[in-house]
Formats: sequence, structure tokens, C-alpha cells
Amino acid sequence: MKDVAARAGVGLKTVSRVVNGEPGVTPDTERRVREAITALGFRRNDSARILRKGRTASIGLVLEDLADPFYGPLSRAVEEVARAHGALLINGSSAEDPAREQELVLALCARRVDGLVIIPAGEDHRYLEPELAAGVATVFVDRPAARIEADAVLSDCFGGSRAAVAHLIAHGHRRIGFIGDRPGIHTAAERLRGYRTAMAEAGLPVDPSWISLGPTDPDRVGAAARSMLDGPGPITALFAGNNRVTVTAVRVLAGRTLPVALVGFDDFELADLLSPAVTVVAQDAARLGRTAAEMLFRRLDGAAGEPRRVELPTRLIARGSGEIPPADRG
Amino acid sequence: MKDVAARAGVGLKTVSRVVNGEPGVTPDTERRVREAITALGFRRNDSARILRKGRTASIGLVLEDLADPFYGPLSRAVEEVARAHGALLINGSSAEDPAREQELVLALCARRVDGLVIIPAGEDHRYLEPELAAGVATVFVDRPAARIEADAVLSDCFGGSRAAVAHLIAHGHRRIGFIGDRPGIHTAAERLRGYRTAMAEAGLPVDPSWISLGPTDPDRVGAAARSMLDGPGPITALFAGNNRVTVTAVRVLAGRTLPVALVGFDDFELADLLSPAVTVVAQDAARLGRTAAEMLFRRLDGAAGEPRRVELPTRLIARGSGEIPPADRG
DNA sequence: CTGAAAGCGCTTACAG
DNA sequence: CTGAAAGCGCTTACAG
Repeated sequence: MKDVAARAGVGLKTVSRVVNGEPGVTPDTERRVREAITALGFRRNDSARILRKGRTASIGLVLEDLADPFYGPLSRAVEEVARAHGALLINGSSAEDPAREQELVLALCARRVDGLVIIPAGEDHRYLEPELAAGVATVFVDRPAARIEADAVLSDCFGGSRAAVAHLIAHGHRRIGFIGDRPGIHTAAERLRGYRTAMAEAGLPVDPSWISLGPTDPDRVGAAARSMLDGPGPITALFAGNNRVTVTAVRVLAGRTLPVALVGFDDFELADLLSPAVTVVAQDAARLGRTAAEMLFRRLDGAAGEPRRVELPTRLIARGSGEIPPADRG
Repeated sequence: MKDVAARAGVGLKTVSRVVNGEPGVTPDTERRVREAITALGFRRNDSARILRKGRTASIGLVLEDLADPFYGPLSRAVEEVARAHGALLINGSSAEDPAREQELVLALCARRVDGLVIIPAGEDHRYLEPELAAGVATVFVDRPAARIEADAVLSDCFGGSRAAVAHLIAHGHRRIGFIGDRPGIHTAAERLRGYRTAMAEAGLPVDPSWISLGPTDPDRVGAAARSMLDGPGPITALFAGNNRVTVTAVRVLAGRTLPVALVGFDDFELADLLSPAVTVVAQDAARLGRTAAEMLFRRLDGAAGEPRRVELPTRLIARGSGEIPPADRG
């Protein structure tokens, strides 16, 4: 910028004015400055600008896995809101590793993002306290913060799961299995609670062998499903705790002779084209992201007050697999 | 930092040393500094650091749509490589809009990202010339740069498409349709060229009504497919130019009485569970991302030389839909 | 082992 | 309409 000023024969401030499109520069001066800019290949350095101005016009997004189709629409929605507010998105995946989440969050804070949208992997977010005290706006999505108070936007996992299981019960099932994610994950725990509540409300006993929580890789989920189907008190219906579980369950059930009812948490593309088409409890990932980002920018615009928790509804979409009656095992 | 130094009764440089874990500080001094840091809630400001050091340890990723499942594994792969090199990822979607691509790229440059990975939407990248001259490393992925020379990592769209269409021809088809993305998009043009080449190599004529290029939204693609199927010289097989086209094609074909063969470009989840299971030409999105990011960091580490273009192979996966023989229309 | 000075590239507040 | 000076929060190069 100094070189540009020298070449154009003007002061630093005048170059700054031209670069930022501020008023108060004669057309002639402006032309000279612009010439110098292209001649010298000048490019403004935003780091310096940020250092002076305070705000960085960027927000951080920490999610679990960029490659998980559930987070695609969510990220995209956060990005659109950020863009509408003139902010850039900096993001990264925690890979469900609390240490990596913390590392990423603190790196974003050191870059002085104006705010953070976090899909947490950790179970203790007190490391964020100094940042929150320093004024970094933060909204948690999909799962709440642990051990600190913070804004959060969640899906109604409990209600959705209760409805899913009640749906299976209404179609005559009494032995219903549940395969979910690791119980330390808030959404997994809530979905389990919904399952238990629906069973209890119908006065149905739950055999411990009908419940399996853990990593959602195909091997574990497949083994869990097969053992529930082939055990002594075999299930006639399965409630799958998320999209990955559902996909694996579909594969397992496709190889079976006796029909087994299935309801999955999370909708997914082509669910309606499988046979049977898959009944799901859908949550709106894009709306989750949009709501969280809007809450963040409201905070950045000065909205004060206690941390808020917003819960978005889910929707049961009956397509066929959830309406299969219990198989008669003769 | 000044306040921390004052409170700990040391010089600025000593605080800097403690914060950065540099050697040459007595344990006692270090303890005093750390106490002052927590007492004052000090958090290092990386903008200032970046301003001094030059490198930002961050790279930018510009893609077409964060929500498109094809880009999930690609982004994730870029992120993993960045992480291995201690760099953060800043990213955004161009939404297939050249103006938005340019805006995003220049914003990233102003933040002084060390390098860029770009899935281009534009057809003229000369706006990047000043940045390239200033030393911003740049690698294009999935599609090449236009009107400038730059590193690029691509899939072999031409070869994959030729193989797909040859596969249909080998199963007896002579009237084969192609539905692809807008012809300005390099990958779409290459896939069309592969289609034409395979048809020509088999000595088969191509009726203009068998080719439809344009936006890949379900309405347009569905209409195009129906008109090819119901027109005067109806096709007996369809080659779908990308994952979105394939999904729509599956929906259209599912409602038909006469079987129609289908091969899709891009693999997708559950393709094997549909009936018939969908034959595809698979490209490796994660490898595309990884290769590009590695090339970028090699440049950042000083690799000189002419821009390189790497082409990754595709793989035909026969699952059923592509092996259906031509329907006998009596 | 420790610190004072200069400077990274901008903007802010002020004066002409 | 224009510019000189000070400062954002750090690091670099040097000296003690």
C-alpha cells in the first residue's frame, strides 16, 4: 500500500479510501491510484484490516464429518446465512473426537472468528469459557453443550423416536429392537429414551437383547441386527437410530425371508424407491443449520439474554417398511 | 499481551516465548506469565501473528455445493491433508455461479490463504492472474481452469463415458440416450464426447433427440427422459451424466412397464439395493480431493515447474441395470 | 535467560 | 479533497 501511495504520489489514506470505495477522492486521483494498484499487482491484506477493525466477518463451523450426508444441507444452510451477513465460513470436522473438536474450536478462536456454530463431539465444553467471556458468540446444533450454558438448536429426538416406536406398536408389533449410536451422544440417548417411553406407554416389556448401542459402522450394526433377529425371542420390527444404521439395516433385512418392519431416524435419498420403501422419522437438517446461524447473527448484532434452547419438530413419513405387520413365525 | 507482560513483570518477548512454547524461560518466570494469562483471560490473536509471519496456515476450498453428496468425501479428503500439514480449511460454495466463485476466491486471497483448491464454476479464470503472480498456490479439481494455465486433478470422464456406452452397446443396444449437465461444464462436455465416441466406434447413428444437456433438476431431467422414451425412435437404454441425473432416471424408469437399461456416471449409496441394482461408472471423490490437496502442499513446499494435469481413472461397476437387453417392442 | 525497538499492512482520529 | 501520525497485537533481529 505504501508503494502504491508512493507511485501514485498520494498519501496512504488516499489509497485506503480508493480500495474501500470511500467517498472524497477526485476522479483523477482515483485513476492514478488504480493504475498504481494494477501496475504493482497490489492486493489488500485482510489480516491487517482485521487487526485494526476487530471484527473478522467470518464464522467457524465445527461439525462431526463433512462427508456425512446429514451435514451437507446443514453446512450449506449455515453458509447461506453467513453469506447474507457478508461473512465467510471456516470449518472443519471433529471426526467425533473431543480432543480434535477442542483443538479446532480454539484454532478458530485464535483466528478471531466472530462466532461459532458447533456440532459438539465432546462431553465437556468448559474449555470454551474464556472465549465466551471474551465475547465469541456460540451456538450449538444437533447436540447441546456439556457443562456450560450455551445457545442450542436441536431436533426433537425424543418425540420423534417415541412416535416411531408407537407407530410400530400400532401396527401390531410387541418385540421391537433398537440399534443406536453410542449412548454418550445426546441424540442417541434421547432416541433410546423415546423408544423406552413408547414401549412403557404401551405396557410392553423390553428385553435387554433388543437394545444395542455403539459405533454405527456396518459391521457392528449388521451383527447387532442379526443377533436380534436370530436370538431366542426374535424381534419382528426394528427402529434404527440414524441414517447409517438404517442403511445397514436395509441391507441385512433385504437378505431375509421373513419380513421385518423397519422405521429409521433421518430421511435419506431414494428411501421411497427401495422395496419396501422405508418409513422414517425425518428431521430438517437445513432448517437446523439455518436456525442456528440466524441465532448466532442475532447474538452478534447484540441480542443479549439467557442462553436459549430451540427444539425443532420431526416428521414421521410412512412409506411401507414401517407398516409391515408382525411375521407369523408359526 | 502487553497487560500480561506488565502483570507478570516481564518483557513482551518473554510472554511471546511462553505462549509459543519456545525455550529459554525459567520455570518460575513461566509460571508467573501463565498465571497472568489465566487471570487476564488472555487469548492470542492470530491475525497479528499472521501479519508478521506471512503464512496463514490455512487453505481455501471453493466448491460447487456443500450439500451435494459428491463433494462431501472430496472436502473431507482435502481437510485431512490440510490437517496433516497443520492448516485450517476455509470454504464456500459457488452455487455454480461464476460471479460468486470469483468473489469467494478473491475474499480468500485477501485473507491470505496459503493456497486454494477450486472446483471451478466460471469459464474465465484470468481474474486469478495477480494472485498467482503473488504466489498463491492453486489447484483445480474435477474441472480444469479456463483461460489460464494451472494445476488440475480430474477424473477420466471421457474414458469412463466411452466405456459406459460401449457396455450398453455390448449388451445389444443401438438406440441409447444421454442426459447430461449443461455443455459449458467441462465434465459434461467430456462425458458427451465419450458417448459420441463409443457410438461412432460401433458405427451407430445418433439421433439428436437422444441427447439432452442442461440443468440437472428433476423436472428437466424427468421431462427429457420421458420424451426420449416416448418419442418416435424410442431409446432402449439411457446413459445418465451424473449422480443427480441417475437418481431422477431411476425414478422415471421405475414407473415403466418395458424395461430400459441404465448406466449412471458417479456411484451412489444404495445403488446396489435398488431393483434392478444400478450399474455405474464410479469416480473416486476422496482420491480426487486427496490428490489435489497433496499437489497443493507440494507446491507450497516449493515444488516448481509447469502446471500439471492429473487424470484419475474411473471404474465400471456392473450391477444389473446396465445389463438389461433391449426390450422387444413388438 | 531476558528485554527494548522496529515493523508487518492496514485503519482511526485528527488536522489542514 | 487530502495526508501525517499513532496504533491494532504480535514477531524478528539484536543486544545485554
